[in-house]
Amino acid sequence: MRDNNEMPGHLARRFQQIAVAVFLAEVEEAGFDLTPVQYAALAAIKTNPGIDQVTLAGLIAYDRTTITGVVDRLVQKGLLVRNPSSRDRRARELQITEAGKRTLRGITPAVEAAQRTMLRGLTEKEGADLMRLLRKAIAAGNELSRAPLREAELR
Amino acid sequence: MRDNNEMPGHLARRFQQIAVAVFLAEVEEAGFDLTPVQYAALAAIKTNPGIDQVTLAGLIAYDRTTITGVVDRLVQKGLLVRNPSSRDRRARELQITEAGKRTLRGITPAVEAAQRTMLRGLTEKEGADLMRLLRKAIAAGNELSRAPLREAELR
DNA sequence: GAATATTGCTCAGTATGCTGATTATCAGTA
DNA sequence: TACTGATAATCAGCATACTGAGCAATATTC
Repeated sequence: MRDNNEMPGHLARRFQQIAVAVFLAEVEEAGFDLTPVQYAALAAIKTNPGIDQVTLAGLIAYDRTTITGVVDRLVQKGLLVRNPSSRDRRARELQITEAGKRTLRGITPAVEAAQRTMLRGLTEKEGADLMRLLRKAIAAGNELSRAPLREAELR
Repeated sequence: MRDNNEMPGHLARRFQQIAVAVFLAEVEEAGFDLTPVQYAALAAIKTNPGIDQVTLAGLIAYDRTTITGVVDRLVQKGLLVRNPSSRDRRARELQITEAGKRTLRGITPAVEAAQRTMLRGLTEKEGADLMRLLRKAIAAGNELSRAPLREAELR
């Protein structure tokens, strides 16, 4: 049997595990209570006001059934509002609130610090290489997961 | 705000997401029903018969509270047995069953295929580079997660 | 325009992964 | 030996992720 350290799947799990722990630690230290997933959703909604949940899920590669709970919790925290769409009564339009914008602004330095901490064992060039290789592997495997990344479409 | 593609945390999540999907697809196609986490636990127990749950968790970097459920499900499937330790009545000794060994043998080609599929967008050298950089980043961040990798100790 | 297919969202169920607490046991020491 | 601290396992609770199903609404096709 191959050693775990030779298994990309194992390494993927470990790196993600560390990345989440680092994110949560930096964010908590900055006085915020937001998960990586919640942060990505909030940032995407700020950039795309009025986006519906399916499009949001595609933008950040979340499963459509996961996004429901994530949005629930962001609404619960008062960082988002979720309103029925006027154009399509099936859809919900997501808008960031003022509190959401304040949270995003305040949390950004901690998020940036977390990204650096995740790569702290690597040189600048190694970090860039790692990201480049991850992007390439992800692009090739995008369609293999149930929640592939999707470009936003104009409506 | 930095683009998601420049965030190691986002890339880590995406790569892990694809890795799990690929693993499950290859394993199901081979006629087995085992998650990546269950596979790693089963393989580690085969290599270390009689291991206790905390040591197992350290070997594969699982949280101690997660391992309980994973072992539960492997026992449920008849691939493991969990017996009280004679040396330490707090601990449980884990042993792989014959069915567990058969499953491991049968599933190995699918697991190997999955590892290749995860890297299918990369050249041989790029895949090796990616694994090397992940190992280095993980080594530097090992202690940052609640479930760091731990060497097994002789008892 | 009616039948059909598709889409947006939600839900129930399952599996990680974590925080923090509890229980039983063990190990070291006063 | 009694006390203290540490340890193995489990539990309750919460947050991703996924499968598969269902409902309501929209889009397509005949």
